[in-house]
Amino acid sequence: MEKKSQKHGNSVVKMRDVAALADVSIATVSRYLNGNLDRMSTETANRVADAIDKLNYVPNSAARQMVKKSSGLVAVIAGNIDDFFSTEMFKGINAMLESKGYVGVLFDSNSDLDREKRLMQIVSNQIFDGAILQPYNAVSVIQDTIKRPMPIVIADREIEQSPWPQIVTNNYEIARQATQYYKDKGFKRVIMITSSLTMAANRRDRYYGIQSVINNIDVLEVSEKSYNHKKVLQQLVTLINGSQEDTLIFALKERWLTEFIPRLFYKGLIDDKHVAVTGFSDTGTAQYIDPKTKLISQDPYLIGADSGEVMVNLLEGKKQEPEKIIVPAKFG
Amino acid sequence: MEKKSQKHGNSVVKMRDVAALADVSIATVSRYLNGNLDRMSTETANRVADAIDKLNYVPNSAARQMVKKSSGLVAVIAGNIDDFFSTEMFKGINAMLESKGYVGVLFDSNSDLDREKRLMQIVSNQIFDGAILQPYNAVSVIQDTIKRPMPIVIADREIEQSPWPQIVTNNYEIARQATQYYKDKGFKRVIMITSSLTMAANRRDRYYGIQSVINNIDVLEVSEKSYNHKKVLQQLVTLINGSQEDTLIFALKERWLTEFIPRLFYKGLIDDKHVAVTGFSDTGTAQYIDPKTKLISQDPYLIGADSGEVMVNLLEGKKQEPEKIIVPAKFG
DNA sequence: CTGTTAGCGCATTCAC
DNA sequence: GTGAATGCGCTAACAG
Repeated sequence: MEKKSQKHGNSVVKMRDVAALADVSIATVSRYLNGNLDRMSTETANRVADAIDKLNYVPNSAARQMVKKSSGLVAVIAGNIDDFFSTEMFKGINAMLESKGYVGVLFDSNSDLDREKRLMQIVSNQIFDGAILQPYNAVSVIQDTIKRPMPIVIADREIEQSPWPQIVTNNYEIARQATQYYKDKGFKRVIMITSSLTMAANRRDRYYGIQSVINNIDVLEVSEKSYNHKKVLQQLVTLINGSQEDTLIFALKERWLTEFIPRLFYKGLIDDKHVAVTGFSDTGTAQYIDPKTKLISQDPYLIGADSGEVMVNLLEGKKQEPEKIIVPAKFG
Repeated sequence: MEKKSQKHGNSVVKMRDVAALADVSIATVSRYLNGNLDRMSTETANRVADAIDKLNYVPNSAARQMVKKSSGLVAVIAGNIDDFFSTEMFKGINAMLESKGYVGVLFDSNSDLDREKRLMQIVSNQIFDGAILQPYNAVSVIQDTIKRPMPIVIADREIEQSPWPQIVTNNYEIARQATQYYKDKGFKRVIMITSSLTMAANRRDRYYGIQSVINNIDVLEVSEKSYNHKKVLQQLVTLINGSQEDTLIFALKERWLTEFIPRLFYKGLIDDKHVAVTGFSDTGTAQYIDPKTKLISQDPYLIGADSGEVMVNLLEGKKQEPEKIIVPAKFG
């Protein structure tokens, strides 16, 4: 009485078929599959193995997960997967997770509050064992959205009053440090290039870090999604020429370095004496524009690895304070 | 007899709790959850809704999936999530999937054959309804690895004798076309910069495309994972100066454009008359090095969207030939 | 060492 | 309109 019209995606052969062919009980097959070989004669183990092979049996994970209450899958909701930071962080997360038998899967919130919320909903409705977030939304929103109690780790984007562990960069400190370096060289003014996103914690901290050293800051906001390259370039030139002070161009994001600096450099506007450039650069690509440029590099991979480790601790029930781990960035 | 030490990740409240509170049977709750409201008085529907809300009930997706044999999740195994192409393609996939009620999750094979295989295994052992692959492995490997019958779509990386639908770029044609443009302008020689990966289909097709127009090709292989920037730059300079012919530098990947070209450009080595530059560029960032440069741009988003659409067709049982869809790239 | 059995939480006939 | 009962495929005692 086989249903012929089963939806694509089911293997028809199940444990009892394997058991039958191997002439054992399904319990034995289950044991075999779960690695309890010590409670089994090598001989039967082989028979089971053969049967599995012959029938091309693949376990139904939904059934298994229903009783084990675990899928081994950890959801990662990243801010923007076009961003090297996010993807590199994901690689770090996975390296850690996989060493412990878990697997990370990546979702892309696209830096969109609503979308992030939707994804959190989906994740909390699915069979993920935990979630690592690089969140835009606030604590209260996250709490309201993820109803099912599950381990959560916050990565990169610091949030206030987080009930969950956080792994972040020392944004304030490193921005301060870089700015100080240039101040010591005589720079007295900063043009800060940033995305037009609202004052996310990261951006804010960086801003304050700069400001703690040099107060004279012009902010150039560029819309992440759509902007006129030529126009922004022009604005930048105007800003640069708008003051006699030695000026430091400070990009809060690598993208602005690679997109705007080569032209300025080529035009001779950047000479490292009256106009210098620095910024956050994670890929190292910006370095190739001019090898002499000193940049701030974060360590997204390490941030990911740490997040992964914290998640594993949570999953394995080890004590894990809702602490804040700071992964320092480097300037130089 | 509640187990207190349940692993983190279970919501304790289940359908029968909701049913009890709403004073209905679990069947009714189930119907409510599945949208069968027509078979229910508005009054009871409200009671159920209230109960769900009050108890903060969230359905157990593993249980549901076990009986429905569907999770609504589609796995996407991308070649390298550091690559704009992969991530943009994923965005396209998701746009399509989500419009049909599915959700895509991203895995990163890291351009590693074994890792890709492991991921395919994991995916086929989990509850994904289908898989979209940007594969390195050959058909036979994929078939051996993904044992469970499930819808599969191949994106971007063409494979021979594919039993599955493929969505790819016109690599050969567009490379030919771009080369022709420069040949018409008098260029007689090509320096091709490429990753040192084995002759993947994409790379091969692009190479043949160039070759069909200009036969004099120097290939500069750069290891994707680790290479000495300075040294490669030097090699490039040497190659350029190694011939009197007007030379076209052709980068098969945007990365090589953004990493090496700015320096060459700054050094005055690229003048568009004796030495010109072109290549595959998906992000458009390379454009900013020199606005006059003509580049080849693929449409990863569209490739993704098409892949997503094909996948949905497969999932919904619509007839879908194992055809090859070609999404043309643009030069200019 | 191996088999029997009782759920896991939900969707779905089939009755009423 | 609603409920009772059955089974999805598998794991984990509990026996033997």
